[in-house]
Amino acid sequence: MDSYSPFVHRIKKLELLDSDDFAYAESLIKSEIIVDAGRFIIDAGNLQKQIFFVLSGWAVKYKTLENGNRQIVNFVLPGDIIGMFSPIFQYSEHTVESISTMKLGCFPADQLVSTFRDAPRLALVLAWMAGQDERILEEQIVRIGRRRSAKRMAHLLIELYRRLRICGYTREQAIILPVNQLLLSDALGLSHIHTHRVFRELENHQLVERLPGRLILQNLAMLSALADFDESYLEPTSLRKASLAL
Amino acid sequence: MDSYSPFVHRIKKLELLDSDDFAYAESLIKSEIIVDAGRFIIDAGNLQKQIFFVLSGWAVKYKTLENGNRQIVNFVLPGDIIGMFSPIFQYSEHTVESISTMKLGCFPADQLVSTFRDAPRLALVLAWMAGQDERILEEQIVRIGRRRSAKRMAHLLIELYRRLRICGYTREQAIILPVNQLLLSDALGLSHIHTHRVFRELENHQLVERLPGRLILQNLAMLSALADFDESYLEPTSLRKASLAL
DNA sequence: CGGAGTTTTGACCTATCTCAAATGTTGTGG
DNA sequence: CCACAACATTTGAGATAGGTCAAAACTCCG
Repeated sequence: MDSYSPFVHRIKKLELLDSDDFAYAESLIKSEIIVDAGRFIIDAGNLQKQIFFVLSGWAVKYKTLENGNRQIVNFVLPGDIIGMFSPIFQYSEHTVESISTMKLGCFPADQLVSTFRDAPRLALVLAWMAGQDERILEEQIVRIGRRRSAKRMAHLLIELYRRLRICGYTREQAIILPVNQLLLSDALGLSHIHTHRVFRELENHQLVERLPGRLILQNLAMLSALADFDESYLEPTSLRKASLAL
Repeated sequence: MDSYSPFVHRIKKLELLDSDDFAYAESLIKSEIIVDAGRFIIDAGNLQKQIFFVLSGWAVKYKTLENGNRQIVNFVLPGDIIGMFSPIFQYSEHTVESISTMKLGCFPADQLVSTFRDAPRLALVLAWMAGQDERILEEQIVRIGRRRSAKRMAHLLIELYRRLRICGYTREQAIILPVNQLLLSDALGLSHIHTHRVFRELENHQLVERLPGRLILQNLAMLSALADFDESYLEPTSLRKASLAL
């Protein structure tokens, strides 16, 4: 299945899986579905029966507050897995909602455990992906807790760019994202109005540009410098193999 | 070993492990160490050879910025595991530093994988703990991104109380924590001066109290109401068993 | 007693928020 | 192909939460 390329890109740098592993992985996928923008893929408080591999498209993972505000916890991009912990928890704490058309590979949540038993190398890769997710959450905490709005925004945009990059997207100095200012503000913990002003500032410095429905990073070098971006937390070769008896 | 009680408390509600499992778990611990306050347990950028079970004492997990500021990502309490992902990653992205004397149970990072193979129920519990960690990180993002200082602080304090509670601590309406204002401010993403003002405000309303080196929650009900605290993300019985073939 | 770390204070500054309204944009049905 | 609704962006003005600076006071140890 060619559409698995984001995963292939992401994983091949680990130099861990052979073609048998890939075959096994593909056999796990029982079906693929197409989802429109604006659909709930995981809904907070619900039992989740599927795990989804994101083959294409974007989503956001967020929590909604008592007062209706929301905070986006992370973006979900091609090559990510949605609901990896769902076999373990009775219900989800957050909501995952598509922000573009998506193609998802599904497999039943109750087979994750057997995968861990039967395909240890594959399990290891899944655990590594969960660990990367956790690193990204931690960086989001730092970003929101200790960076001022302009750096905060620049930092997030670069993270998204790098993550797409790793999965084989964004050839040129560009990210193409269906992200509007509301989404950005909910991810950054800012009001949408301030988000707009900050974004405008980046635009005025020719760092970013915006076309209808998409967002381009024009000057990645300057943006990275502005954001003090240190990519180590996204390192696609960070898997530790030496100590693993496989 | 009696000192494992925080883990026993935390896990027994899952009603998953039998005494064999517990015996196996204890056999994994090769040694215990005592660590003073102010020591690095995990240092960012280093290879990590051990996984630690926190038997007593407190630590903070944080990242340091270019400008020297830091952001605490999570508190580490008895019943938590430090470095669960270390067998998987070459080096750590964050630092874990003790903030009180701690007792830690150690086991070699390279045995985690074999544990997953040989003790599936145990592995499941570990995965559940990793999932809880992730939920807590997500809540920290929401707290910092979308709550104003007073609610933010109240929310964090209650989280800490609840987490201790689950592990068998804090009988009375009280938390006892070696947390000073600097630590709090680095966890909340506030300046230490503002943290002081906010804390004082809570004190004036008789919600919290402070004795040298420790911090007491006096009126948990009002504090919870103020913080809009919803404990579901800490639910100690959230494990999903039905679909697990074990 | 001295020094390091922590807490407290006050004054002032500014980043960010809120409110409210105008302006654009996009997709839909007639 | 227009008109309208729904949604997204933009603007300005005024309010405020929270930051910064600098210094004093307190606490804890050795």
